[in-house]
Amino acid sequence: MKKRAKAVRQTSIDVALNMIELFSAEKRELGISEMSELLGKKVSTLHRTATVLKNRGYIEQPIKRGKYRLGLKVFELGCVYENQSDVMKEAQVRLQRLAEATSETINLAVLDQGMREIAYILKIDSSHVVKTDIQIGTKLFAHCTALGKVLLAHLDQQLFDGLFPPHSELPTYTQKSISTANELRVELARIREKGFALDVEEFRKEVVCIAMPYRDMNRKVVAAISVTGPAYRMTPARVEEVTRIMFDVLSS
Amino acid sequence: MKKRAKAVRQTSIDVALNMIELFSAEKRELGISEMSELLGKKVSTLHRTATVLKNRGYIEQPIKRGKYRLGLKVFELGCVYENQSDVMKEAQVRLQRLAEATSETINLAVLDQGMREIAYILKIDSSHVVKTDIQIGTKLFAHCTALGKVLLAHLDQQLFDGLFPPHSELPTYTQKSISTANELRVELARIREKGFALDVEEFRKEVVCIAMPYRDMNRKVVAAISVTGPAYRMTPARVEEVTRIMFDVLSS
DNA sequence: ACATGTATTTCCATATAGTTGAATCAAGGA
DNA sequence: TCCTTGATTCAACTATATGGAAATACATGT
Repeated sequence: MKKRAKAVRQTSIDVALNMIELFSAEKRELGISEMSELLGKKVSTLHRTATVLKNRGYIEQPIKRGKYRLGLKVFELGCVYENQSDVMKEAQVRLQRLAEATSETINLAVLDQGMREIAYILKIDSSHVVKTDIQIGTKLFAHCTALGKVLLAHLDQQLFDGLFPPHSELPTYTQKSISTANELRVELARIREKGFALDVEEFRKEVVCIAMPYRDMNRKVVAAISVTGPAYRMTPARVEEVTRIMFDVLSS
Repeated sequence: MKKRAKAVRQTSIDVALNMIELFSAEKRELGISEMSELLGKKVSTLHRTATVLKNRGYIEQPIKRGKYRLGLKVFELGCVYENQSDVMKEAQVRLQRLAEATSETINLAVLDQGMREIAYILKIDSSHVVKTDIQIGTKLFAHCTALGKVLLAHLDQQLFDGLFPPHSELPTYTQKSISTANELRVELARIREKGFALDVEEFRKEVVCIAMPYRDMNRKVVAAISVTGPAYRMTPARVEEVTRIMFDVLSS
């Protein structure tokens, strides 16, 4: 095994970004020494880093000498991205129409950097009382969600092979989850043929999801769009109906 | 001239953040050499910085050797902030109620880092065809908006004095804009007394806005909430009515 | 009030990581 | 084809980030 040719060394920028990313949904507040443990850097180093980030509003320190939180700047930048994203702006209309036509939860997702996970970027809540709810910004493994499978199905084949070597195993969530790269390959072929992906309790029990590719003006698949609902409502007949609706809305 | 005592020197982190922040609403795409001019740094330096940011998903380079754009990661982090912000989560309900009761555009804003600007963080669009529209994430000078004036009115007095020295002049936008710190002081006193702020064409002609403080569980003012509409709809009588509605919704 | 423990903050010498200019490479236009 | 523009790579130089240690602040318990 060759030692990685370009041992990705930690730049000070990396440390700063790592620090920002520590503030996941779980950890809202972090102290310097806590970060020191998590990032494996000395306290004094991180203090300086934190000061820079604080001065620029990326993290906040509500009380002096207290713990740190994420800063408003991070949100502002997120908004800039949102306003600049063609996909998000244009897809919004379709989502809205699907929401009205199905009354279920509608989601839009894209492949994340590593290409093995998807990121939810838009959602419209179901009008039903019982509904599925995923927070925007969430990341999930692609292979066990309808959205993810659609996106993988339209990924460059070579890139896909690199990510999912023929005999690799995949993490599972329910009895029905796809567990090997080979199964996945078969499933993706089926999706390309049919034009949509189904997730019947593959990720969460009781949850059914139908997804289709969302294409930009060049017909390139840039995102995936889905209708999600509880299993008891999403009977086979209903699934077929929703699929028809989706074809209608997305091809217009 | 003495060399600045504590010249806030540009750390490499600062450079990276500056780069990210270049992608404002105007500039969606930027090349390395373009950034080089804007940031006053050498091309080769910025290329290295860009590579780090690209590897981490903060910026993207759609085509090899092409220009750069903001990356998805930025959006994801924005979502994390949104999910963590108590203010945003709790205020949402109130906004919704106000939207239903007034049918006008509702906004929530906070003071930004420098405390002289406000940042819009939540909005619900008016159901009317003619409506005012501000994009989330936008930043505006505090002194000429109802939201900003409310926030300044409840700012620590000492901090305020530092930001707006007695005889300083302020940028104006319309004939009715507040143009001096002294005028502002008088206006803020009035706002504290009455409990709400009014902006009648102070920022944009034809636009009227009413704002009130939004308090957390400790009664501390953490944001401001507003109802905005076109001047022709927002007659004095209507303003009074909306104000009453706002008092009702926000004190419950 | 004082002592104790824990966490943040400051300081400084040093090695490291970032900067720079020059050379190289790729793409688009004349 | 050549030429121009802009991205990318490289290696020497030096400014900068690092981590040890000490100082400071705060909370808790005695």
